Amino acid sequence: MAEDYRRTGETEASAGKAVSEVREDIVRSILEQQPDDEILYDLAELFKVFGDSTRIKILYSMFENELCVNDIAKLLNLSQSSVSHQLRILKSSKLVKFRREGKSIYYSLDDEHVRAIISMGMEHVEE
Amino acid sequence: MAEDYRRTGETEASAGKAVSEVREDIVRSILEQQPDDEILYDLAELFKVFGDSTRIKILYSMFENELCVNDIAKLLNLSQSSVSHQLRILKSSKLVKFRREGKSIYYSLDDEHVRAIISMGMEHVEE
DNA sequence: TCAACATATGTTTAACTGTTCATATGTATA
DNA sequence: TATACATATGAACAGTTAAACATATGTTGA
Repeated sequence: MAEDYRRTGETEASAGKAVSEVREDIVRSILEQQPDDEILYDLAELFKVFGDSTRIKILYSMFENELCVNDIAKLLNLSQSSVSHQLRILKSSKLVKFRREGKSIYYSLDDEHVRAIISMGMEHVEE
Repeated sequence: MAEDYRRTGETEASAGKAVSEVREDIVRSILEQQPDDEILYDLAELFKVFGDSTRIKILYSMFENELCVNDIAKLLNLSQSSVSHQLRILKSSKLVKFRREGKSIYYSLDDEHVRAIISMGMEHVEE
């Protein structure tokens, strides 16, 4: 699009170029601005964690409360094993934190990003 | 935990109850607040779409520009077919919109939620 | 130290998903 | 209207993943 190279101040330089060349320029400049593949890979991995209904339910149940494994299992009618496996994934993605109290381990959302991401997604879904 | 039922305003009612009963109350009140399963399912489905590195790359490449299928394929070194398949998924999730111009079809992000969700995720990843 | 409870982990299996290849549809122009 | 270009779609295959089951680890209190 015209806008793009105008923004880069290359109006004159682009003026004499063929349309295909101009598009190549755009493509090249996007490529330069694009974050490293590794970061985009990590980003996808992050969303993948949110992309399972069991994990979303678990995350949502902790939206305003900390809960122990058993609570979650009862709440969502899941096996203890299943919950534990999912919590492991949530832990390693830094989406939840936990603390021990006696025999129980209480899990909660790790930071505000988690809440923010879920909220944003919710807005999109509820449209 | 005390904090939790205090927050729900049940301090007095809970005062005489056994710890296990109190937890059951908490679990029950969370269940009531939890959005319907269907909505949480849709939410997970939404994040699932973000949860693939190819799709994230495609979305990111459109962060500030509209692009046609061929541009994206060249830019990301992907087959035309692969890009087209992914765009179909992005379309049906309402993450991208498109317009036709001659033989080409230009795709762009559908709304600000998409940018917001990606940005939030990015912040989390970059920590 | 031994039950009993709470949580974690390893393994297997069934279901899902992204890519590729082949082909179809749609659009413009000579 | 025939040809080339741009995009979409269908089917098959390979890799991934969540759940279930069995079992292990960790913690408390008698």
